[in-house]
Amino acid sequence: MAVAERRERERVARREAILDAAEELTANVGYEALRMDAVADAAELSKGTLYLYFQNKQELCAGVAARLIGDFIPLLEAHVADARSGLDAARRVLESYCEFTRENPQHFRFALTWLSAGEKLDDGTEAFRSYQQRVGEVLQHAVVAIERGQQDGSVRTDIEPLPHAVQLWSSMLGVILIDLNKESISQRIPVPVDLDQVVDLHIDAMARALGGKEQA
Amino acid sequence: MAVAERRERERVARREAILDAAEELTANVGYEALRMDAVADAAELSKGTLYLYFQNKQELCAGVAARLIGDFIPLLEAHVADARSGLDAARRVLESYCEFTRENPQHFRFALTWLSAGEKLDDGTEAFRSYQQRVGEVLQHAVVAIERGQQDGSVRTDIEPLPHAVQLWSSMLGVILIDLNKESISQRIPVPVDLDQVVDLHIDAMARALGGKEQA
DNA sequence: GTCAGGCACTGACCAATGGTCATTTTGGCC
DNA sequence: GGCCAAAATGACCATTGGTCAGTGCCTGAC
Repeated sequence: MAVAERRERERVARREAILDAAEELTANVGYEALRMDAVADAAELSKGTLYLYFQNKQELCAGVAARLIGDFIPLLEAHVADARSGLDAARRVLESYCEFTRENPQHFRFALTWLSAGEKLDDGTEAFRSYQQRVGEVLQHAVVAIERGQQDGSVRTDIEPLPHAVQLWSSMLGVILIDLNKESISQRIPVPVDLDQVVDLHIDAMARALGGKEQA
Repeated sequence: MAVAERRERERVARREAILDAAEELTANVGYEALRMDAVADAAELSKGTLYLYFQNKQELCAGVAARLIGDFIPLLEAHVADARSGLDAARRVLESYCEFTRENPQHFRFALTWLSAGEKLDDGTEAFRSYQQRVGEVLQHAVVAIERGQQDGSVRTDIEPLPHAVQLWSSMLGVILIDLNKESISQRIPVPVDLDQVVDLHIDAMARALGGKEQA
């Protein structure tokens, strides 16, 4: 029986090693340009072996993304812990998520794909379930922040926390999308905008919209 | 010389015919799943011919997107024309864009790809320049709405119109992304949210944040 | 009328790449 | 040493975006 347990440990370790290789490659080239052959080379395995640990490329990417966002959650919690009010906590959730995506831009790309994928996605695999659950946790922090703000008076009391948490998170996605690609977008759009300030403007706007009392 | 002119007309017409075929296919399956062979079949041409009219698949998609957003601009202008105030005009810009993406969800997917593409994109082709210019026009309508609101008192005067127009537009992107995929997302996220109201909540929040005077 | 030149078009072909599976290797157990 | 199951392999396949040498029709000159 001890053999079975060791085998299971080795299996988990190998899976992690594959994810290590994929994560490093992904950080450089992104999920789209990630090549399964390259992952196999980097992990010193044959390509066929990858498919013993992951159903397909999507699930491998989901595994990478799930680990990344899993590492983010403690950071988010630490950053929220110092909040002076519920409204401040909500700000910190948004700021933390933005900082996380700046450090892991490829992860954000994966999130966009995941959100847009519609029915075409192999849900149900372990990696995807893990990813989904962690996204839910992040969202929950926004809900808690709003509820706290309604209790301490920093957030309007005539709104429902959960739908507004989703609104906060959704709108932040769009703003982050612009922020991550601001160099190329500012070249493309025939309008001279400083895209550096968009995130800050948005967080301020959200705070103003949520705020229980008037505030400059 | 008359021959050269007729040839040019025929060339434009054929290009439009290719775009017609691609647009119809795209509406069904999206840009990702669009197959160049299928476009060629639908246009009753060989695949090689497509590449005489478009540099690559990306540019063909950009051509479809540029036509779609070109058709949208008059609708946007009509909808904004009835606005009672600058703030109302800003709302209408957001509402119109949302309605447009609901009718042309695949176009929105293209926009996301375009925004995320970074350097990997063959800019400079005619289709892309046309697309970019029209996106700029839509953005300009948001700028004008904010300026009008600052003059009629419906929008705060301590903000810069252009950066805030970008903030409005960016955040709307994220909200629309969720709205377009709400069915699959609500199944995936381990939280029971009614995603139907997110767009309305967001537009209200934006109006509140922009508003010159306090309003419920 | 006819013939050369050129233009639009063709479709067989190529390269890249995600995924498969028959076969080989490994390692534990008797 | 022999046997078996699990793990791993890598040659192979199917799909698909893109290419290019070749075909044929139209035109304008003579």
